[in-house]
Amino acid sequence: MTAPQTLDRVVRRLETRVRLDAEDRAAIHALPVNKKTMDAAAYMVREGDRVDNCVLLLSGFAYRHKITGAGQRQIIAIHLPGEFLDLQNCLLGLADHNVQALTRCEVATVPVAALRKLAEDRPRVGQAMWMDTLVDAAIFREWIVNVGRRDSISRLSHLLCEMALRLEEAGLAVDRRYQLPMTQEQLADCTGLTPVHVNRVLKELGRMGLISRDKRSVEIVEWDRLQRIGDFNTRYLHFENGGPTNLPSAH
Amino acid sequence: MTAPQTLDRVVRRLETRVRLDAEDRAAIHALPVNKKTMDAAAYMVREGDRVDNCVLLLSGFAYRHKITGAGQRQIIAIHLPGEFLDLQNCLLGLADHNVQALTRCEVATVPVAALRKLAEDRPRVGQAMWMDTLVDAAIFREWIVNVGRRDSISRLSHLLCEMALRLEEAGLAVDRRYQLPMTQEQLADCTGLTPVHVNRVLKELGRMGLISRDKRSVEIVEWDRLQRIGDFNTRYLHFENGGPTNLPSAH
DNA sequence: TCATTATTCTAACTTAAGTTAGTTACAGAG
DNA sequence: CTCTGTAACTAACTTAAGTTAGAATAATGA
Repeated sequence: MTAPQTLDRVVRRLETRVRLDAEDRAAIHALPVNKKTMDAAAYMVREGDRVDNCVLLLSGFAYRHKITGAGQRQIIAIHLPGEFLDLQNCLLGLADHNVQALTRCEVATVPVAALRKLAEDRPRVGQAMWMDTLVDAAIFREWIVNVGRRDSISRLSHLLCEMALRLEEAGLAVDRRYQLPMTQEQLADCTGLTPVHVNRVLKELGRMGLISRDKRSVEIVEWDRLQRIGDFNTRYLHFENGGPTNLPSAH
Repeated sequence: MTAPQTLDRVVRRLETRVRLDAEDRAAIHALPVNKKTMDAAAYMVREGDRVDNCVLLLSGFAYRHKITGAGQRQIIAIHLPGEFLDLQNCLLGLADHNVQALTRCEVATVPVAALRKLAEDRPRVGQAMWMDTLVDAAIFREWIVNVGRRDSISRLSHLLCEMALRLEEAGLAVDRRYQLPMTQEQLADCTGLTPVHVNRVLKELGRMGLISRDKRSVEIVEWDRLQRIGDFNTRYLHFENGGPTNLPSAH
């Protein structure tokens, strides 16, 4: 039930946003968590559900999405290990979108009531969680721009840049190489394109020598050019410390 | 300096999300506010700015937007009178997008430090502000879907439905009629379309008898059909009370 | 191991929306 | 009342991305 190392991750994550004291940390560690494993493609939350558990992603990837009336899927966010999944949904009652496992995942669930109480008893912790959701929102905003105003090459380049930096920040990538456990269809649903066109663009990015791929592994060969083509600027990711530093001109 | 009626609006808004007690209300009223008027098109915040004042919109409309490297603008949100403008930007330090007046506006600015302190001293108030930003985020998500996966007729219909409900909720529209102080170019920047195409679609919606327009005033003639075409569902707006009730089947 | 199912990749063709280049209609300034 | 600028509107043409359909290549599982 209680899993100290699990919640250490939460403490570390929140501490990057707000300075916490011993009591704050203790209160976090006192949270009742419930660990479990979920298969790839398992739903963690469905649109319309009443959400009374907040999910923390311990390992594996997850994604948020909505399905339109015409049956088209739009992916709204990709989540990496270590991230909170439901701070977005859980305070507002009914979920307005789906959250689904992208790969097999280990998760820890925390009752919403306990989180609300934590936010009330320990306002610093509440503020840190708030900021966490604000960074999510900043990424949503950038995605609106990506999908609304950039062409297909830029959109995909931008997404690949974002994933590179977030994964490096999470310690899951080095030297612009990473595993991206997504199909081309899922990439299409992130970027508002069709799978066929994603394939064309991905090949083109390879042909241009910007990236190199093998199965699900991605290497960004020419970071500077990809960043330029993707119109990518780190600001919206709000890295506290300036972000991953081993990247050339990740300004 | 102190403007009781101004902050009443904040209290009312926050109370729709979380129950506040007398002390909570008093703490809000004690906030140091600074009222001023801004001309249409004036910038409230610019991308890259350090934000140390949070803006509350008292009257008039405002919008958030980003400009791509290629100079294309994408509007990310429209804000109505009574809404907080900078809870998104102000806790994260540097603004990652622009906030601009759409019309002449009256605003009240509050120092971020005072808001942080309020959130810390009065956790319920903090939670209510947090929830306010979560509703913003829910709208961002829906906009990703709108721009990513719906065709031009749906996109504009969806936007017109959203504005109708939010304006009714704010008491600024009745019987599906409202003033929308936006040019077709701005509508294009909301929907990821070109002004030319927005014009075509707007005319088409008129021809189909779904809406009727005159200058900046919009009337939704056939709510049910427009809602269906726009693939519009209220859920993402998270109205606490079920939302404006005088609309037929606004489910 | 073979069969099945997902995923990647391609080509040929179509279309929704963009582009360019205007005209028309207002609204505010002087 | 005319000038000026912005916004609305239109037509003709172009293009980026979608569609359809199928082959090649992994994975997965019985």
